Amino acid sequence: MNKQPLRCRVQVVLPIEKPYDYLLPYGTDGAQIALEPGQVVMVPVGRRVLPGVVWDGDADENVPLKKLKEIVSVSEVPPLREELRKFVEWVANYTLSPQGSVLKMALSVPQALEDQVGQKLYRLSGDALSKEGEREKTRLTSARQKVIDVVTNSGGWTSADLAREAGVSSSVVKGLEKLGMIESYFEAPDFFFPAPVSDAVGPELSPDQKAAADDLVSRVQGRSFSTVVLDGVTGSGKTEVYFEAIEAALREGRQALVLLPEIALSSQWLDRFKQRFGVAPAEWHSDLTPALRRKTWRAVASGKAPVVVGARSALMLPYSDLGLIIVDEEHEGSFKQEDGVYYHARDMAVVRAKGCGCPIVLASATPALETMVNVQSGRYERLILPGRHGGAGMPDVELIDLRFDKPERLQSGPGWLSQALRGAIRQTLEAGEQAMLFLNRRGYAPLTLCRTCGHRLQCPHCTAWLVEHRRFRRLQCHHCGFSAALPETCPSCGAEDSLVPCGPGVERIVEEAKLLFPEANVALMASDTMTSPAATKEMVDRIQNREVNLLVGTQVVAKGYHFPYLTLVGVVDADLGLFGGDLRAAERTFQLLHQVAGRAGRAEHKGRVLLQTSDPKHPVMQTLKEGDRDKFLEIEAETRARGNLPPFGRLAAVIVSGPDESELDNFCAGLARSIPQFDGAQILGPAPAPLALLRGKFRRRFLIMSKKTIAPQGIARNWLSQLKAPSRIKVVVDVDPYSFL
DNA sequence: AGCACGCCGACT
DNA sequence: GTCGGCGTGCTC
Repeated sequence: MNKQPLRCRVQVVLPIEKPYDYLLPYGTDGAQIALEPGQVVMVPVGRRVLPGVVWDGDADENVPLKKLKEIVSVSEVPPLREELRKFVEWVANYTLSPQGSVLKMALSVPQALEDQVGQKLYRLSGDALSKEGEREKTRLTSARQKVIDVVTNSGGWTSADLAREAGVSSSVVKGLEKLGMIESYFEAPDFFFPAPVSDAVGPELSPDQKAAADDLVSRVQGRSFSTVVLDGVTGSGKTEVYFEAIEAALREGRQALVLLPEIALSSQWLDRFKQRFGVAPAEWHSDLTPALRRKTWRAVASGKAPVVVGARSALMLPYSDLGLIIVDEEHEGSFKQEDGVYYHARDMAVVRAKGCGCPIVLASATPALETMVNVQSGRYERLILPGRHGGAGMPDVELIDLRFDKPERLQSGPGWLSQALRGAIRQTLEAGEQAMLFLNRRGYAPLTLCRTCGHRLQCPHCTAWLVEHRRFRRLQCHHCGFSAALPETCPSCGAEDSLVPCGPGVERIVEEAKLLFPEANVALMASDTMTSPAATKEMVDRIQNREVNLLVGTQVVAKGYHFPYLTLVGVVDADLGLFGGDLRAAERTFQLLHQVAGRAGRAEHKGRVLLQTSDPKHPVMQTLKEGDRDKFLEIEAETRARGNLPPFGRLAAVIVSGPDESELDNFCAGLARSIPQFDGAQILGPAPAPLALLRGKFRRRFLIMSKKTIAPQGIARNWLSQLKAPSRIKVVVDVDPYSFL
């Protein structure tokens, strides 16, 4: 009698809730090959072959045998550890996402799984050091030295890449290979990020920094989970402190992960890392080349990437032995992913640290309210770094009441800079220092309207105004990327010369600044002027070399860059972020303005910050002026507690979208009728989502609000499972929604 | 997410 | 009469 063929569960990388069952592959001897949970396999799905992971638990014997297909191949990459499998399950459960979608983020590199048949790669040869003595004999020309330098920093170069990076011809590479200084290989698994130089001396730490660093080091050595908030103003030296913790993790032989907001992953941060550790860390972000992605993924999985720095998706990588997680700028909203799987990388990082049995550090000058509430409840601990490193005090913050100091009209149109702000800029420029004008709004004008008929230029796919970008002579939608030429006549009434820009964007502030200060060197810094790392670096260099003395920028100027000669910051519209009814509007405005303010000042000169506001009594403005962050958090906490809003209550947004508005409303009405009654929870809606029309799809939103003790996920699951959505209608749940857009 | 199956308009 | 549009539904 034949034995039943053996099956196992495989989670494939499709938006599928649970693993599918497959037959174990047959070896050459005709027997089935046993597999361990975590092994990466290729399996047939439909008529395709996709990556998947052998999952925990037994296959479902009820699935008919004839439905089962055989596993095609088993990848050479190290199996996904139980820690990561459990993490994937946890995230899927928490975010109400299909497990396969979450797994896909962890296997984000299809090429990484292929067996290596790649190109010939070069690295420093293993016995290069022993050949060092021969250096006198062999002529180590400068061209050769350049190649050695490049290859010492990181291995895994193709001949062409290596020659290009070193700026030499490929014959130099060939020559060095012949000499045995570098060697070639084919195996991607051997790719490694060099170990940081652990005896590199960091900067002298202040006693406060030293105490904080010692605390973190002992946590890393303790190899157990704890969450620490590293709380210190800009310039208090948080980075140096957590660098010590990274070094401790390396000494333990474990890996360290640093999560940064995408925008802060600047070359400045990497330069500091290189200075401290002598080598570059492994980087992980959205625009890595596929080849580097593959190499990095494999290096992380096999423990050959000691330090990984990356944006939120770096959290999903298959670390072989994670000993420390740092989340820098932990309050940043960009840690929340809002497409595909809706997750907050900071919160999930805490979960992953728990699973890894390692400490996690949340660093910020303006910790999120959630984070501070967790400190108060004792779930998180806190280390405070007082004062500014290097002696400069926090800048003076003054409020300019726009109701009394109204910006004068310019010849070209309305002005946006008050007398007080103009005077301060003049003073600063005359003193030979730098000033910055901050406005968190790209483009020239956020709204264009027709003087004749009142028509407003709107995006055809979204409920949003088109933003004029004068540099490109175009209109853009900042939500879907729609772009059109600036029309000559009103598209509605046909009137000529009738379209007028309304309100300011940074381009318009540049125009005003040039008009008011013709002698100044004005520069614009916005996300759309910094399209490449090279362009960004050039701009940062120009500012640091003082080729620019009046900088105009959006929020990109607030993050990660240090401009030592900047002594004045003017905020053009401090109230901007407060509109829109967003749950976190006040908190985000406070954080952003606090961070912008922190750009002003240096060791010798106290900085000055001027906030233009129409509501100087607002708690955000008052606490910014007083420099009292904790008072702001107190007021904000009270407001939230009163409304039973996060972090004192819980939220989940249910976003229903579809191309047909009446069908959508119909379905939403059905959902509304079946809203269940709960103690301690309520469901509001349907309301038009803030962008009622986005990318050509209509949107409605329900909001589940629950007491802290009740999980909104369960409520959403029960409620939504009662009613099946028509196929053209999509329902997504955003647990812990961050922005309400 | 793909990819095929399915049921209604313009083509050699 | 078919070729093909993309709406719908499944994938162990």
